[in-house]
Amino acid sequence: MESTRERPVTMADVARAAGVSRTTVSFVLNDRSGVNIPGTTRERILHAAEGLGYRRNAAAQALASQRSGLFGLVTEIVTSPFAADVIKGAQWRSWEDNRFLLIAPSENEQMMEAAAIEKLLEQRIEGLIIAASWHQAIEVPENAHQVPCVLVHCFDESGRLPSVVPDEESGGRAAAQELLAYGHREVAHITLPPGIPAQVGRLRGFGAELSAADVALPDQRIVAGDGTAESGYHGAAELLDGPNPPTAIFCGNDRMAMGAYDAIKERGLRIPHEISVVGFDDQQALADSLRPGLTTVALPFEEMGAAGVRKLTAMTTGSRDTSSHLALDCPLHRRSSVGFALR
Amino acid sequence: MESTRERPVTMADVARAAGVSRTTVSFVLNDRSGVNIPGTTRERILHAAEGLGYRRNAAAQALASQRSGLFGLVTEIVTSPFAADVIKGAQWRSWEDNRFLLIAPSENEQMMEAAAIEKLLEQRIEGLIIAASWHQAIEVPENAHQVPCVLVHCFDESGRLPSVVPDEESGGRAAAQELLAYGHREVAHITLPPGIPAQVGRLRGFGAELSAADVALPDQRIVAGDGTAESGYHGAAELLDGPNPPTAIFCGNDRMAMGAYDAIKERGLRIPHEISVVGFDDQQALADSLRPGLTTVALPFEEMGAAGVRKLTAMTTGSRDTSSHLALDCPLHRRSSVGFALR
DNA sequence: CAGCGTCAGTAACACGAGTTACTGAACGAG
DNA sequence: CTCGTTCAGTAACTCGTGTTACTGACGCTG
Repeated sequence: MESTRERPVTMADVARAAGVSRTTVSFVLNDRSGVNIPGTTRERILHAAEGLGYRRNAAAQALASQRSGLFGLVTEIVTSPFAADVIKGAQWRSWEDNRFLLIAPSENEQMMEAAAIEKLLEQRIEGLIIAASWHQAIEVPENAHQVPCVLVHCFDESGRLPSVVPDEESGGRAAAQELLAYGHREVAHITLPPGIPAQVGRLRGFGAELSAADVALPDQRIVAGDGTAESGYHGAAELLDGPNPPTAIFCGNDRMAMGAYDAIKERGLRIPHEISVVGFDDQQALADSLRPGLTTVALPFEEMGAAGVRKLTAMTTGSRDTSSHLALDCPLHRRSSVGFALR
Repeated sequence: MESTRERPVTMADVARAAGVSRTTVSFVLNDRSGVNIPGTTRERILHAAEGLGYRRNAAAQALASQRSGLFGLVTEIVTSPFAADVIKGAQWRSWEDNRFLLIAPSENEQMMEAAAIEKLLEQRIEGLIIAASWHQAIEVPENAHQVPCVLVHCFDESGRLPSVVPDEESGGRAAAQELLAYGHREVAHITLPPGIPAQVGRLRGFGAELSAADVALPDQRIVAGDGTAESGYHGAAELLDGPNPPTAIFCGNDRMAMGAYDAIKERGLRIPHEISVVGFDDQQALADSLRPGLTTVALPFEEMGAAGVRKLTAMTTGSRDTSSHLALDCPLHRRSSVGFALR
């Protein structure tokens, strides 16, 4: 039914209606300090704009001012269950900062990622966030450097780019504190693949807190896992069948905790009455559905997304921020897999 | 360290490097049919562009072509657990269509929503998706009409705007089919608030499928709930304590199913051995963590998001699409709360 | 060889705003 | 009365690309 899609109202229209020049309209609408426009004229212009239903054209503004008001976020949207939370946090923060967030998927092919960034650069984003699905060192695509860039849930080896990561150590400590609070002194750990930040940090924090309480964590109590449920199963089996089974197991992630549950139940032990389990990641779908519910340490995805944007904003507004590497706390989420130690 | 942020490469630069006019560059890069440029020139230009690292300026392009390549999505990002999936679907689809999706939060204050749309309009979005957190008729803000608009998980009373909603009836049917397949003939239903589309559709589908199998659903077997776990508890209690308890209960949503679980367990009945339960919504956190896992009907959020974008694309490219109201199937997600009927 | 058509490409304007450098009027001081 | 200063506002350029209307050269035909 719409025959003539009417031309949108421009500043020129407003100027005409208010009987001033377009420049003046621009000054008034941008509230430019240093230019004095008397209240009456100002009112007249604002009124005219209101009346005509004037709406700024962001594209024109971006072109003229050389600032798009856009941030970019590259992440694995589809495959990663975590991405949604990062997006949520970043999206919200951007909106609050009066900017839009452009999201581009990088289903983890290096080329694809560069292409995604390329498209974002075409949009003249003022800042870029690269978010990974697991805490790791990443190879930052060349073109990412053409704009202020923050890494979320990852970092670059060189340490040149600012990053926001989870404080894995704090998570490890939280796990230890919980177990200690329940009187456990015979504790064990099933690891992630060696060397990755998640493993190194989690274990360091866990170990440190135990040491502080004079609880030993001998090598026999640390068994190697690889992050899969299968490896969690075998790791737990090894611990339980050994000469000196622990009263609590801290698993490097929730999936391994799930495997551990199976090994534990197979042996007729009850969680948390006879043995306690703590996981890591707080994957809703897992932690909630396990029986009993898995007490686990959460990765602060939403906060990381928001912090990434905050950092970008700081960088683009030129405020010198010293803390270029940010590590956010990993809080414990209590469910029902930790009980009092029997021994 | 970056002293002089070098001016980005423009078409003019490419033109100069290739020894042609800017117009020609534009023609080549846009691959304009109807203009003939010999291969050699074309090569020369492309090579120059590549060499200089030319990158289109989206803002300038949008301004000149009057097309932004942007779609807008208004939804409750923060509060609604469903929004993430809609975003995921819409985001992915947009990317595939070579567009960007701008997301704006509407934490459900009518004014806020209009303001959000206003910001999107400033960006000259070519289409708008409004997504609701529950299936309902909504009051579409005035300004939404200034651009092609699709409603997702909601609709407007007048029916003027195209919409994508879940086919609640199909979900109701799926629930009934599952129960019938397990031999149930004494079934009951706990309702959502009367009149809302979710209730009307789900019950209609459920009832229709039962009728087709000559199974009655008398009024005493339909008890009123309001969507809360509390009401599910009371509803189930009423059914179980009645003169003629059912062998299966179809709950209007997962939260009520959760309440029903409690009432059932209180009475010493076992799910699914003595009584079966089917929910609706497939809220991961609930359905998974209930014991036993809740068999429930899923709302296809991701698909709705994608379908919304597809419809927008169709509308903006001017292809007349007849089906202006789309209803997507609600598939059953089997877990462990349905068993064979004893009677 | 005049006339016409195609080829290859260009000049010039548009898009809607931001921004700088300027102008005409009014006012006050000397 | 003149000069300088503020006030209020404008002309004109810029941003980078899309698009239309045009041009000059060349080849072919009758």
